Amino acid sequence: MSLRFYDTRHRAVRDFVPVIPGRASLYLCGATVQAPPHIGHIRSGINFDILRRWLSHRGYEVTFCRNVTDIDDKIINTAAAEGVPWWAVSERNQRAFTWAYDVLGCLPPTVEPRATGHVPEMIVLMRRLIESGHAYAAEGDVYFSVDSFPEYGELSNQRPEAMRASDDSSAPCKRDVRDFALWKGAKPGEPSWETPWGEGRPGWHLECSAMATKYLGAAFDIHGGGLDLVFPHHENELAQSRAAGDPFAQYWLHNGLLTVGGEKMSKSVGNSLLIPDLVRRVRPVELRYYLGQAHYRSTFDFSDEALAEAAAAYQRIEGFAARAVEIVGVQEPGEVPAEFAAALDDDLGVPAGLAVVHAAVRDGNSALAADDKDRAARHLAELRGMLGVLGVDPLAEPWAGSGDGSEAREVVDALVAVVLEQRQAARARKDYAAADAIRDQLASAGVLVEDTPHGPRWELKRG
RNA sequence: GGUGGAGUGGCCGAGAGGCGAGGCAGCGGCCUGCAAAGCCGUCCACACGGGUUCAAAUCCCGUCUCCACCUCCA
Repeated sequence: MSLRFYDTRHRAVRDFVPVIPGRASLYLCGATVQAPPHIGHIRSGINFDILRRWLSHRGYEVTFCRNVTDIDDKIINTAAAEGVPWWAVSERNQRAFTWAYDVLGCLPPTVEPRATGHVPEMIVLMRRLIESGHAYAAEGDVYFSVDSFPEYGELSNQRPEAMRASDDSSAPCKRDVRDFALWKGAKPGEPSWETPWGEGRPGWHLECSAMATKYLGAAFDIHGGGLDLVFPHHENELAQSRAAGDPFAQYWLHNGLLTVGGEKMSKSVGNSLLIPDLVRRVRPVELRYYLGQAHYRSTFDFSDEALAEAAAAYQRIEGFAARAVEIVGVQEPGEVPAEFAAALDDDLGVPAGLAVVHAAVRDGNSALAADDKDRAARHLAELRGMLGVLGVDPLAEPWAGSGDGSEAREVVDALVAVVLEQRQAARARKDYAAADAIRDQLASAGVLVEDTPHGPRWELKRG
């Protein structure tokens, strides 16, 4: 079976046929850097990071463009409240996003364009739209004329006349209440850029059309983002680009939202869970495993209990990898099992893929128990292949060594080895009280001892 | 009002006409001096009411509940 995705515009799963054979271009609506990221943003980042990794794994040369919206009302308001320039607010929050993506192992995008760096491209697009009769300037603003584009609503399956009228009372110069701003004329004291239609700043939607086509071409493959962006943001992007004559995105992929107690996590609702708080409770790789384990299109409800369960599940995977390395040595990532590939090909079926991961762990553990080194090594290699696609391979960057970390481990290993020799001696003379006392003392120092057919092994206690 | 989505075992979460996803927790067993880890088994669920079918968690009709978007949002 071929690679296929659920496309929001067609409301169906469609085979993936790239615009340019062998290449895949991916545009993701990234952050509006008005505040630090919460785990909903990062879930989206992880979902599309897995998509990007899978496309690469499938042999596509991936160009991944993830934008940063660095100017909007909230950024301006925050800056005013703090008495700092608008760009200080967006820089600060962009750093927080970058840190969060990094700490959770999301590969950096090929390019990460910022809205305010692309005003010339936006001017060109607006001129094309005005000249073709799809947009008009009015009192310093520039609006897209929804009426001029019959397909408006095709992405979100809405009929414009059935939609609730927005109470955009601040724009009396609009010809139609549904028209949306491509460009907002500057109000006194606001940051602004020069255009043929006056000083102002970008409307939210325009930048994505301008940047996507600049970096990926007039026609590109995949446009992604959260489900809450379908309307109006993506609808408007699609309308303005296609009205201007660009084919634009061929596939629209939207991730489900992350909820807390059944409610959408949102900056405006104020129920945001922030990355720094969570990575104090679990390791980043465990948080990534948790956020990445559900299907990307599912609504996903956060809970501390589920997070702890996911961490336990990941530790089981990690435990096999660690024990296997001790017996058969590090194996390079190998071919992924066919069932895993079939699962990922089918609209990025990560949950089904994880079932294959766990099967490899289970059979790998059996192989270790049976001292079947070849089989164990094979399972370790295929496991690493799968975990690499998911971005949670404990033996690969950035996670390698994150568990017991650093050169101090060698020192501890030598010290523990001395103590374990004494314990083995006690066991040999059947002085189990002494042996258990040693084990208890090591445990209280944070060293957990396990006896295996190959002798005792140890690891650091977590948490 | 319009447009989508969801309700699955103790918990988390897939699937989408037959063949018990997977994980976590629990229980029983094996292994172990004991433990830990691991393995095996067990726990046979699909909101409710009808219908179609040899067969429905899956399709159809109806009902209830919840969520999202239509306003800034990943």
